[in-house]
Amino acid sequence: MPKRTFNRLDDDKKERVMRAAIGEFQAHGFEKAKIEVIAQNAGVAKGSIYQYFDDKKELFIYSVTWALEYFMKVIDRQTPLKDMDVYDYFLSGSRERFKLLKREPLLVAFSMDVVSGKYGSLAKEVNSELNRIGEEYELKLIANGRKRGTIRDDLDDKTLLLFFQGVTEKFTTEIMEKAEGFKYEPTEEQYCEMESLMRKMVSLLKQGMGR
Amino acid sequence: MPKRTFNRLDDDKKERVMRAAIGEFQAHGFEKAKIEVIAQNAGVAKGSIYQYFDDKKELFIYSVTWALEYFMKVIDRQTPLKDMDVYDYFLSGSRERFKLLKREPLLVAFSMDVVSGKYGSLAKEVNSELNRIGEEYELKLIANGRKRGTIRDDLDDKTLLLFFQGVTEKFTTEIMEKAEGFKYEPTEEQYCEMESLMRKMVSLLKQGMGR
DNA sequence: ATATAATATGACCCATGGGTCATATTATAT
DNA sequence: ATATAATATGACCCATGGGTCATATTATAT
Repeated sequence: MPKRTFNRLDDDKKERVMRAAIGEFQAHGFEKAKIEVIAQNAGVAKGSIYQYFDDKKELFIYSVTWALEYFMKVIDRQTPLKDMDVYDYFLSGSRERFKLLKREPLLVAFSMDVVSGKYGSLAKEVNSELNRIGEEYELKLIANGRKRGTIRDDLDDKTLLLFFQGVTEKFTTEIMEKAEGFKYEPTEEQYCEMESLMRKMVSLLKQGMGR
Repeated sequence: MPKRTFNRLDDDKKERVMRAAIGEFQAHGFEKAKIEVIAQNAGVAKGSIYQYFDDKKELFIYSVTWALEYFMKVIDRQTPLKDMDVYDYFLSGSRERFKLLKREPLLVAFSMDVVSGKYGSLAKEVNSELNRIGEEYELKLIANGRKRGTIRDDLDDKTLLLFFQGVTEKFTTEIMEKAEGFKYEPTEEQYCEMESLMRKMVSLLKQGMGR
């Protein structure tokens, strides 16, 4: 957690510092990220960073937390329909992520790196907590589908979850990679391509998991 | 590429150096890996490392190449049956990887990290080359299945490939994570669990991709 | 207006570890 | 046996960048 001094800063300055930090970590990774550069990009002196955080590691961990909280706020806004099925969850989740990607490419890219384990043990705690939450939710969706009879019942939930996660993660990575090429406003055509790929993936998921 | 001096070393010493390097990079990542530690573990002086390689980066890149070539040798030994289908490819590939994991946990772990992009841009070239080769082969398998009529023909190859890769990669990661717990000799039970999960994944793949 | 507390600043300190180099050791040639 | 070339060694150099601290500036209280 940051020091008291940081919390007393006005929101604008806090945000400048966090975005500078996230940008630097995202671009160069934890080790190569320079506090001096973060300070410059935030428009503060290097010494100030150490008035806000104990050390580089704390700044990094708070960067992860900050990005996460940002998403929490955004995602909370669109209440997920209860009793959605896994496929709609995948579709709406992907569309949301895509919209966010356009608005906040840096935060999305950073979060993806965190989730993908690029920062190794540094983000472990936040990371496994996130996975736990996601898994719990997805398992619930699977259980629902099973009850409703839309999901095959010859396979256990853990296996279905793994399958579902594998497909969705690969799809997300693919979209992210394509998005790098968009820089940063995707054309209508690119948007359609994404939609199309998404539907095809759902078809594969449905046929694979369904009965 | 290493310097002439390194190539003239006897095979044993070469291997000691490479394994020490791979162990250190695997354990701590590129930045935190210490040349001094690599030298110690290889049983040579730090200065010697610089008689063999220009710098740390070159040592790293050669470590990747070395691990890769090791696998090439092993994999070449079991000639892949021509005209295999994607499912058999997945099954035999997974079993091979599992056997290797027991014999060479370090090399497998290191290679997985390389492939998963943990070293970022450092291993980019080798990495994308590897992906290209894998993709090419898998696309061929998919095309075969399509001809043979075992694969649905309402979806394009690229989509099927993405689906296949997503599932197989997730499965591989899962097995690797479990294997960490094996340390290092899996019990018969654990082996069966892996076999079972593998078959279930194939079932999902088949039902998803089949017609 | 003045005192006091909080914050900002950037010159500076210093541990770290990549890389060098003079010298010792060993291998090879004649 | 002796000269020469190749290799090994580890003390040393030094750039880098995380973190500190004395001082300046600014905010808050009375």
